[in-house]
Amino acid sequence: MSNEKEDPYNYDPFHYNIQHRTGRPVSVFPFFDDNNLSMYNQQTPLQNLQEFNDDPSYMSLTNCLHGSMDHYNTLSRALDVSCSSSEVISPIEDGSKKIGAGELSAATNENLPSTPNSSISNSSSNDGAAEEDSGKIKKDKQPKESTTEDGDGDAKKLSKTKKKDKRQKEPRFAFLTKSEIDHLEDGYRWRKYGQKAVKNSPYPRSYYRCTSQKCTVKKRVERSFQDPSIVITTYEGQHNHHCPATLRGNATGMLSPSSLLASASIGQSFPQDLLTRFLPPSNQQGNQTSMFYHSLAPQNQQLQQHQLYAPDYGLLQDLVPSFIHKQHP
DNA sequence: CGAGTTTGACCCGCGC
DNA sequence: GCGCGGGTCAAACTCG
Repeated sequence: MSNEKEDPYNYDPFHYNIQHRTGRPVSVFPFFDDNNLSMYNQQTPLQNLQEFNDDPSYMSLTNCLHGSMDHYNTLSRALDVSCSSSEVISPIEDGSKKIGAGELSAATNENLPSTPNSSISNSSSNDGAAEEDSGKIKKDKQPKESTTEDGDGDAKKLSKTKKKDKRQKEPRFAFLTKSEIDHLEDGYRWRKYGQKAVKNSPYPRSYYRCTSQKCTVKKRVERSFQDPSIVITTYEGQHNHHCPATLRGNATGMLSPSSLLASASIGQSFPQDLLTRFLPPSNQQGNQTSMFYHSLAPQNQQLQQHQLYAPDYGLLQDLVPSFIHKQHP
């Protein structure tokens, strides 16, 4: 890979890629090199950054954070969702749209909500969302068991509709990770519940659920067909529990010496620092830090480089670059 | 034996 | 209305 020679954590990622497909601009965050950057330009013409900035439908992260506590909390929850993971993150309101391998630009565009506030307010209750979703899962099963009953048909449709509505309100955050392995350690335990072939991609998409009881967080993992070295991980929902890896110092225990070294070399990792800077004190609860260390130090050492992008909103586009500059001058 | 994975079937939304 | 694609289910299977 062209950038393997570079120190991934000192890599200068300050590229912007503003794309259009549905008429709305999108920012794609630091990609790996110009080749890869152009990769994402192939599907749609590159649009002017100014156009992005001029678009009133967009809210920069800076504005997001400073504009209102709702937005601030959204990001906080967003970060909490991944419990670590990595790089950037941004809420996706439309649960029916997805980050498709090779369809990143499309997904980022389509996921742009017209009213960011709606997703924020709707996901304001972590526990509430979890409870709703646990109920949703039950409903998911019920229809199948009672498909022969006509009377349940409407209820089934209703519940499905409800489920869909709720799913759409789940915040979703996508990560781009340059890695040879698909399923990266992030401190949580996941159970794979499905795998689907992705249209226009030779790489399948895997579906995972958090194995913790009553936790309905899901994630999708797929590989970009345009750059197979990139793994796209999309988190959906919010963990209603602590990271298993952080309990009783397990995070450290799970790390091999080499990975600890990696952590050390990372120093103040971007996401971790991002957390400490962005999250209000109430959200900086222990697990965040260790989880980041964990996620950034995969035991297999195959992880080569984390990258991040905001799949919608254009969030972080203002703040992240300057932030990274500070971390990696 | 329990936890996790695989995989075909099913359901639903959406576009044509 | 129909077909396609995404998302989920669940039985069968694997693994430790």
